[in-house]
Amino acid sequence: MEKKIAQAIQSYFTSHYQITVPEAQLALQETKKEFEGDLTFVLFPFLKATAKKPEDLGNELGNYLVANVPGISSFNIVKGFLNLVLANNYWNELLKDFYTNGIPQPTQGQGKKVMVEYSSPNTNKPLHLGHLRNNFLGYSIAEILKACGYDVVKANLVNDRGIHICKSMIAYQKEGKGETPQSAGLKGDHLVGKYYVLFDAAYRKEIKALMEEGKTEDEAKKKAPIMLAAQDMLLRWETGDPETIKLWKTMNGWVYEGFNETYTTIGVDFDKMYYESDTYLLGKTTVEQGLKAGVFFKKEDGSVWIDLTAEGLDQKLVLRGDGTSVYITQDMGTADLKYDEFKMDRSIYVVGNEQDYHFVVLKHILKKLGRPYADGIYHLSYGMVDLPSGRMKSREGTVVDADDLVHEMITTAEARTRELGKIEDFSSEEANKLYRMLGLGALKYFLLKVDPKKSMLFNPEESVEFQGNTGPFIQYTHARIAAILRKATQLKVLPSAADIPVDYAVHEAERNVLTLLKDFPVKTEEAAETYSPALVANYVYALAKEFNRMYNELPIIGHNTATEQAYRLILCTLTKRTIRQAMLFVGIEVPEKM
RNA sequence: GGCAUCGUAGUUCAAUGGAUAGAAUAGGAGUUUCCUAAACUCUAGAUGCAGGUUCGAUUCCUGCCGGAGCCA
Repeated sequence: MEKKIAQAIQSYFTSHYQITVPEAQLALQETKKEFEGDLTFVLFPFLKATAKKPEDLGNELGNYLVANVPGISSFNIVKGFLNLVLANNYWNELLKDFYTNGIPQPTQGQGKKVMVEYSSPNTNKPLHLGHLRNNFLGYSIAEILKACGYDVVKANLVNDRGIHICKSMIAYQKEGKGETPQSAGLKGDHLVGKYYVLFDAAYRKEIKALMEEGKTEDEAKKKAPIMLAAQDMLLRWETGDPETIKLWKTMNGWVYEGFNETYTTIGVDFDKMYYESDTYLLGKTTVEQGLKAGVFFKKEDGSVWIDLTAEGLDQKLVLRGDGTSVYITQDMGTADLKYDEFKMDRSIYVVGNEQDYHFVVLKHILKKLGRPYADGIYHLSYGMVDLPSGRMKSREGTVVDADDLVHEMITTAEARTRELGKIEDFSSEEANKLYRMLGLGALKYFLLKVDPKKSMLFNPEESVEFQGNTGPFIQYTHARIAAILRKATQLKVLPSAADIPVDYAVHEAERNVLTLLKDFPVKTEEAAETYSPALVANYVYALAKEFNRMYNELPIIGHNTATEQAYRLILCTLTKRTIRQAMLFVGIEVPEKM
């Protein structure tokens, strides 16, 4: 419809004023609620070229559109805004079409492959709130892209080696006494995290002691015996020392068990796992290629650099003088590895905004190296989750643990549900499933409704809401609709499209819901293009809100005509379906009853 | 110091350069013999400061102030 109108406006300007208006300038917007109409065209930009007053131009154009575009019944002009009113038959045909054929889905991704890399944890400590934002974002964007027709590969690059892992290992060797997750009664990732903390405590104690002996802080940090032991262990790991490798495998095994449990609980998964222990040596041959091609240059000390000053950046190290890798060396290698296997058109890295600079550099390098996939790289850079006191700091014990938080959310959901006492007929299994659904729904919605690019605040003192603009509000609306449809089934009054006459006088509340349903594919497409699940989250909230308004204002079953009843039941079905779909895009399940 | 980023009701979040800046929550007042009150209705409350571009700026540009970040 919007397209038809835009085309009509375009041809009007061409034929009456000999002006060619680019399509981009012909965007119609939805009419604000306080004005009469459905679609609005802004006249201001065209006043100069036509030498008309807004009133006159609006009248001419309005009359032309009413006469030439079927489906527009009338118009009005407020200041420079031309508001178009769509006819009942337009709305009714739309409803019937949606009901028989479904609401269309975007298709821009058909035939294209995209990789979404997300999660990418370190195996030295458990996941925290920031990781949850990452995981939910990655999973959600993958779902949204799938819905647009993309072939999506979800990847996870696990940082399973390096000095941080050795720290946990050293502390375990010193103080572990053969402890296991079973003997300690701890999830594996938490057990390993415990030793990481122990390392840090011992390390700081040693630094303090050395400083009291008169060493500077820098010296003390370098000379602390426990740190030297960790560095030594890293070397032994690299040479493949059997004992070290054995311990490493054991402890990483514990961590993976713990992570998998968390992943299962929060409902995320991966198609392809990468491990840094396999990939950390990659990229060195790329450096050689780059040197030959003149993309990189070598300094006297043998270190290899790229000069990006022409791009407004600076010089960046890509290989150390002793021939060891830096992060970006590995990333170059891994990028090749991924592309060789999947040949994807686009590659999305879900990584925090602290690495913005890193990814700008990586993309520049890959472009200069002439990699065919370089343009398809996109860094989905998201903001940190901050606490009222500022950034989460493990050292200060202010890290919000992912498992703890998820558990707390589920417990809260249970308490709230029991208070309301609406599910007495549920088995305990069904009830537990619902608590998980609601607790995770609240948490995921809380994290995803915010624009990913922005940093956001989490206050541990206040629990995540279950009322208002929240996941459970939307889940509730779904359950409410399900209840209505159950009743309709019982009464055998389920409608068919044939029950709706094309001239049915659409009620305003009905039209508002239908307008939002019509927006679903548009919003999905926009969310995919801007990599923002927040658009879907805010959309589905608006839909639920609008449905509840209608529910409150208009009776659905009974107390109305058969046509009204059929019309509203169809709206119920469509709304329920759309809520479910949209919520799945943000990784949230919805209940039939709550 | 350089680079990039953010600043909107008490608080947490919205707003392709468009109309009277939307929600939620906290505050105040209401709605249940009828489809789920985790809902609905009403009320009060905000664009850091100073310029500029524009018919029109929360949005674009410049400077300042303030917060968190990356690079040395």
